[in-house]
Amino acid sequence: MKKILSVIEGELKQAFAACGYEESYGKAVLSNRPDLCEYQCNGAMAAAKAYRKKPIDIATEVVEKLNEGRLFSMCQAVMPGFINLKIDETYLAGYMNQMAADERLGLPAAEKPQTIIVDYGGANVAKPLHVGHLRSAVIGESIKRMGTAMGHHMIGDVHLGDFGLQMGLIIEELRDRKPELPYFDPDFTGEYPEESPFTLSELDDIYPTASKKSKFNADEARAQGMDAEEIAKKEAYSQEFAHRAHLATRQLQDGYAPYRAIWKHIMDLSVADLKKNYGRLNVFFDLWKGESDAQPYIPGLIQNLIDQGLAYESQGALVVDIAQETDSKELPPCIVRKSDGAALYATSDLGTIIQREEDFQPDAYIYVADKRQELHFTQVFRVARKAGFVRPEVSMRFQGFGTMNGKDGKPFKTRDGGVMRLEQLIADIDDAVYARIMENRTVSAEEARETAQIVGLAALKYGDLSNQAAKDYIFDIDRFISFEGNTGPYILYTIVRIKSIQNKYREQGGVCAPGSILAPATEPEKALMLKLCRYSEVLEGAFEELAPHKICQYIYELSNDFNRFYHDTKILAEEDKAKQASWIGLIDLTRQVLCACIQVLGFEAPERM
RNA sequence: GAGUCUGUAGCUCAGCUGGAUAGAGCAACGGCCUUCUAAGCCGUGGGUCGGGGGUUCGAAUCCCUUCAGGCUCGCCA
Repeated sequence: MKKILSVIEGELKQAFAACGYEESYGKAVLSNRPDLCEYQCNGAMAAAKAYRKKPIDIATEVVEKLNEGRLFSMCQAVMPGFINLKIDETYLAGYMNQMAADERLGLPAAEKPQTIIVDYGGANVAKPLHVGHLRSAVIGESIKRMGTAMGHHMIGDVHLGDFGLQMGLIIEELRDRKPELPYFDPDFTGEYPEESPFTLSELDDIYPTASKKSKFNADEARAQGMDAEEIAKKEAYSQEFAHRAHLATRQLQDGYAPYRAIWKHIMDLSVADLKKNYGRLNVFFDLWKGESDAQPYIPGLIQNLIDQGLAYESQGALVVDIAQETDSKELPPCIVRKSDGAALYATSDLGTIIQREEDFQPDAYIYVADKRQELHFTQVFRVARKAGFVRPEVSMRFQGFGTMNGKDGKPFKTRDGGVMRLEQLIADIDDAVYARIMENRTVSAEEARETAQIVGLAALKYGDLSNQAAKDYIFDIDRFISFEGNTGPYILYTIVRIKSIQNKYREQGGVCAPGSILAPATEPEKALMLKLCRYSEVLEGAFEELAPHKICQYIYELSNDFNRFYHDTKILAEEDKAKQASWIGLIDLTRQVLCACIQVLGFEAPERM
């Protein structure tokens, strides 16, 4: 099915061509003066200079070639040279029926489906998810779902931080706690136990303890009045502990069997827990790869870079130049091996790319990470291209996101200034929504709980996604739980209203028949239809720009249009059955479009609220 | 210092590949429930689009400059 914009442009281009003008001037856009028209074309003004004619004359000529009737109920040339268009009501109804009859609601499937890897999430093993992980998960998931909706083969990879210093810290803390374990006996030759020597809740405690140990703050302790001897002792221990942790990390990366065995236990527990938590956010990854998986590729890729003459020694490290003439500033080279011989972030990301090329040969990569990592990804992308790890035609995009700030405009923190766990944030929102439901509705506490989870997730995700990804935004819990205006709950409420009418209609014995939508009789009804028409165009644009907020904007407008129509039209009381069936068909299409959009955004609607 | 992003109503944000009168929501004020969920709808007030130049028939949008803030700038991830 063709986009409504393409249909309009088709007509316009023909008309421009028929008048002897370049057809590219026949570009249609949504009207910015809804009081005058629905769509408009500004091409006549653009063409005026090239053809040395008055814009209004061109517009008038073109309008004469456009025949009113089939597609347009009105086409006018207006000073200084606008072409104003209104869509024919019967045509519009036909378009609605086509959308309703199409499983994809008129969304054209990608002509050449691509395989696209979306790298998002970025969770660290053995560290709890916190609000900083929220945006990556929520935005990345939405981008992945947009691509799926467009007909692409999207592969989401959580890309775990599973091979960093936190592993060494945990190993050393475990040694302090349980030195008797066989992993710490260098003479042990038997098989290491199948089950983990620690539980998930122990693990939850082990990492923070170890992390604290490794960075003892002498100044702070002094300020708190700790005596000098104690401080010296703690500081020495902290340094020794940190040193051990680094060593253990290095040994783990080198494949030291006992630590690999501990690592495996940590992974098993932590990944299961992460899956559960991401699941609560309605975020699902196809791949659970991590830095450790890139490890085997690293020696080869470094050798490759050296052999190609791309990597060279600089200040003891191995680096690759990535500067280009077009750069407005000289970019620093990409370090692929530290002076101590260890690999680092960029190396592991390059290894991951090589692995992905082997496994999937993707047509495109999309990385969703904090915008502060932009330079890092620029470096990685350039090295990957320069070295030929990816084909030149493969697109590599970085979608950075901004910080989630509190009401004070500073990074979001708990009341006591700590990092808030994602679980806590979700629980807070659920509680607030629950309280609101119990306030003025008479549903069972159990149902209210379930509904609160669904609505809470929508509030949280919509609140995030309705902002431009790249910008910082203010997370104001009070605003989210007020449920008014441009919020997730408002969208859900609209869907619930539609479902409610449909249920009552069915109870009355009504049937929703295909092709029943008639030409709109009122202004709100037509406005609703016109908005529905834009579904494909919006989704396509949002995916192109990796901009979920455009979908939010659209469904907010669609909901407004529906609610206006709702107040204007008494559907169930309508005597004229054909009219009533038409409206039922129209609101069903509205529901389907809204649901398709929130599906892409990554949340769902309840039955009642 | 260099680079980069941001600055739009009291607050939170759209609009930025140039188009007609700069839009929402919140907050304020005033209406609308015996009729499909009032978590809704309708209306009123509220703006030097950070400032200054320029390009253009036309600029919140493009260019230059300036102010304010954020972020980044080879061995953290």
